[in-house]
Amino acid sequence: MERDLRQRLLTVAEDLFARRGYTETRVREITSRAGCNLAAVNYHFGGKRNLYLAVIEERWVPRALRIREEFVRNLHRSPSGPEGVVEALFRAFFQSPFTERESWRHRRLLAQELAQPTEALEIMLSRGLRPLLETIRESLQDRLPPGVPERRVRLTVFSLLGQTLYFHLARPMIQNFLGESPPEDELLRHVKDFALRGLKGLTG
Amino acid sequence: MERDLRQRLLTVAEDLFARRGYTETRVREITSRAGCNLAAVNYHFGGKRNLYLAVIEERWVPRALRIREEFVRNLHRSPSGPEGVVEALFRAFFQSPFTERESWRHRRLLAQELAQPTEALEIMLSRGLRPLLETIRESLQDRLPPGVPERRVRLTVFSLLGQTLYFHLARPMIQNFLGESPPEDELLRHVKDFALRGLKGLTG
DNA sequence: AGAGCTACCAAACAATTGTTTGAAACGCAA
DNA sequence: TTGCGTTTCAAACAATTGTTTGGTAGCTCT
Repeated sequence: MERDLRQRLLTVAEDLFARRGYTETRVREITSRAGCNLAAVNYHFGGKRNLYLAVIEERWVPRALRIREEFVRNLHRSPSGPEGVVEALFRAFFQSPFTERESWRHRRLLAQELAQPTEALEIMLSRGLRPLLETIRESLQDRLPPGVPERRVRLTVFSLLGQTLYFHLARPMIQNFLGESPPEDELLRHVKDFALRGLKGLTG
Repeated sequence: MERDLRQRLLTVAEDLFARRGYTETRVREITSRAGCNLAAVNYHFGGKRNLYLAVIEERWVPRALRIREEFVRNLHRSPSGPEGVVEALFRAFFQSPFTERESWRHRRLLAQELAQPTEALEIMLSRGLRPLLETIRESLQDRLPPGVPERRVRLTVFSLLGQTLYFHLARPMIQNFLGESPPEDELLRHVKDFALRGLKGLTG
C-alpha cells in the first residue's frame, strides 16, 4: 500500500471502478478499503466523479502511453516488413510490463467506456489510444511499399487493434463457445494469425 | 405504441436500458415515458431487475434468433465456398430486418453485458448467440474440405463474429481515429475484406 | 508556546430510488 | 345492477448514497 492516502485512493478506486463500473461502485467501499474516512474522497478529489476522472488521467492514460513505448521498443527487435508491426503490437499488449490484474483493469475500464461513453472516453481516446494508433500507422506505413493510401492503412491499423481488444472484451463469449477455459497461447496464436492475414490486404 | 401496458413497458425499458445502462435507468423514467404509474413495473414484472431480464428474454433473445434465421436464409442465396458464409453473416447483421435503432439497442445491450457481465449475459449467450455460432460453424464446416479440425473452425467463427461485433462496439473509436463520420459502406467493405482474408487460414 | 495550515475524521444531511400499501377504476359474468 | 377479479394509481416508506459540516490531531514556522 502506498503511504500517500491520495495514491491509495486512486489504486483502490481503479480496482473497484474496473470491477463494478462507475455507478455500482460506492464511495463508502472505496474509502473503507483504503482504510480512511468517507470524506477523504471529497477532500482529495472533490467528489466521486472527479476521482473517476483522476483515475483515468493519472493511471489509465500513463499506462496507455507505456504500452505505446513498449510497442516502439519491440519494433526494433521484431522482424522487418509489415508483419513485424503486428508482432510488436501483440507483444506490447500481451507481454506487457504490467501484472495480469493491472492489464485486466486497463481493458475493463476501456470496455465500460465503449459500452457507455462518457467524457472519460474522450480523454482515453485522445490522450491514450490515439497516440498509439498513430504510432502504429506511421511504423506500418514505413514498412509498406510507397503508394498505399493512408486511409487504407488507417483502417487496417484499426482492425489490428480490434483483434487485440476483441480478444479480451469477448472473453466471456469465448468461454461459452469453446467450452472450458482454452489455453491462453492457443487463442493468442489464432488471433495473431487472423490479424496477420488481414494485414496481407495491404501488400497485395 | 402498444395498447398492452406490459408490452409498452418492455419497449420503453429496452430503449432506456440500452441508452443509459441498467443502474442509470430509473424506474420512474420508464413508467413516465410509458405513461403509467410508478407501481406498474412491480405489478407486471415484480421489480426492476425482473423487468430487465424480461427485456432480455422476450426481446433480445428472439431478435438474436431472427438474425440466425436471416443468416440461414442468406446462405442459400450466397456464393458457394466458405466465402459465402461470411457474405451471409454480414448481410444478416448489416442488412437485417430491423430498424437501425433496433439494431443499435441490440448491440448496446450486448456490449454492456460484455463490459460488465451479469446473469443476463448467460441468457444472451446460451439462448441467443450460441445457436448462431453453432449454425455458422456447421455451415462453414460443410463448405470446407474435410479434415479441418473442428476447433480451428470454431476459433475462426469466433473471429468472424468478432469482426462484426467490434465494428459496432468500437464505433466511438473509429470516429476519433478516422476523423468525421466515415461512410458506412466503406467501413463495412473493409471489415468484410479483413474477415475474408482471415478465413483463408482455414482453406490453405 | 502559539498561530496557522494541512490532513483526516465522526456524524449529520439532503436527495434519490426501488418498493410497498391501500384504495379507486375498470371489465365482465351472474 | 351487483359482485369480483384484474389493472392502475397516488402516496408513503425504507434504504442507500454522495456530499457537507464542524471539529481534532499533527506539523511547521516564528
